Amino acid sequence: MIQELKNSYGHLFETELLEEINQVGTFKDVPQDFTLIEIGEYIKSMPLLISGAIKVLREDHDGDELLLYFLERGDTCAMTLSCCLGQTKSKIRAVAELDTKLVMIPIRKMEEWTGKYRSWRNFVFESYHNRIMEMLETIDNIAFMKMDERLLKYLLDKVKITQDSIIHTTHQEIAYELHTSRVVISRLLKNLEKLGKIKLNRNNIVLLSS
Amino acid sequence: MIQELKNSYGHLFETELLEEINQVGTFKDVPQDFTLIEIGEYIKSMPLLISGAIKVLREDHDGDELLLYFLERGDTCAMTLSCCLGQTKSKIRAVAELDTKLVMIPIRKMEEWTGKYRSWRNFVFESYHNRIMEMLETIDNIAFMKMDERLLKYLLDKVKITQDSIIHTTHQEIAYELHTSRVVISRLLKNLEKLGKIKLNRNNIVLLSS
DNA sequence: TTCCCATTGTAACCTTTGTTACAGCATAGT
DNA sequence: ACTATGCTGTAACAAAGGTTACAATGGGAA
Repeated sequence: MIQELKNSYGHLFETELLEEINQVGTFKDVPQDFTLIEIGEYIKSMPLLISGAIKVLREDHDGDELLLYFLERGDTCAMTLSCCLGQTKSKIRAVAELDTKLVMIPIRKMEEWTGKYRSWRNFVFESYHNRIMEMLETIDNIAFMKMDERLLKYLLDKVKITQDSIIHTTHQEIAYELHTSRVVISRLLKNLEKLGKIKLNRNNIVLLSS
Repeated sequence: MIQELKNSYGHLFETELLEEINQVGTFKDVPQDFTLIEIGEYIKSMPLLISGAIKVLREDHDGDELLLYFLERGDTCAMTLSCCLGQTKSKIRAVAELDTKLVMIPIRKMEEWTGKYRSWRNFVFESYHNRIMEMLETIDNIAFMKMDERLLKYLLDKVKITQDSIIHTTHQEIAYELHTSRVVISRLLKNLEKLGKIKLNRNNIVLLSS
């Protein structure tokens, strides 16, 4: 039994299920910025996150992106789940935000376990619940907040996910994920700096705790 | 056995489950504009739609609204499901868009059936799937589309749901649901009329098929 | 060192959306 | 018929966000 699996999922699943996961699952290490799932791909297995973080992105018809949410340890991709069951193509892109460890579970097993293990069922329901709540929050952000507020929230989220108050990214990168233009981001970041909330450097932004 | 139940769910559930639903469910008729679920309420039962339509709305801290999606025959409210399992307060408002018939299922039964009936489990998963797809579409609308496109889509959706090419509503009403102001809606509607897509009247808008 | 290129800063301008104000009109109730 | 009220149309203006253009800078590659 891989210890990390136990650490992340031991409190959720009974030993028998953990053993099964250990046996049928494929353990994977993916580096930062690795694309795990691409839009339009068929999905043949479902990921359980052990460590690291994954960002989930939506794309419009022009190829412009929008960050939906992050997944962390103990999470799974409900969108994938959903696509597996429906046998449809992925509607999202999933990219490693950090170096990430995960176990891939074949679809077949997933369905089997749904009937067999109560804890698995609960996990799946809880995952759906969490993802729906995240999507509601995303909708709140884009529908109710202005770009400067969204930007600040984005920076706070990044710091939380990476556990690092220095955000290693470019203005262009941020613009993609918030679905706006680089100039707008530069303008708003400059304002945030004037307000003393951040310090701007080349290729990184420092979030000031004040 | 209530015939309408069989019509709407007969192809999904086995006879035994239908019988159970028929016995423990409470059948309800609600008139148009009736509020079924209010934000912050605890939820004690789960609705299955038999006929009519329900609109699901999100609200921000200022009380401003945003339409998320519609539910129709054969749908259930995944948000409710989610709240039931998590024992949390409702994050959304549900309002009858038309006169609507539904069956209310007690939470207790819901959980029992999840273990007992495969068809119920599949229904629940499918409902989550559908709702996630609807929310993705909502995100696309607000993130990627301009207000005039969103407005046109809104009108098309209304016509589809109500099966009536005359939309009985006011500009103010539309403004609430799209989270903008009445003046903006009046302006954009006037443009759509100039483009020959609609005909504006007092208290109603006619969608022209052309 | 020198050059190149990605990144950032900034100005000027445009479009879209939001706000305020007010007039005209239809309809229901008196 | 008269009035109050809600609905719609429109103008004028403000604010937010998007676009284009270009300069400055820093760091890596040759």
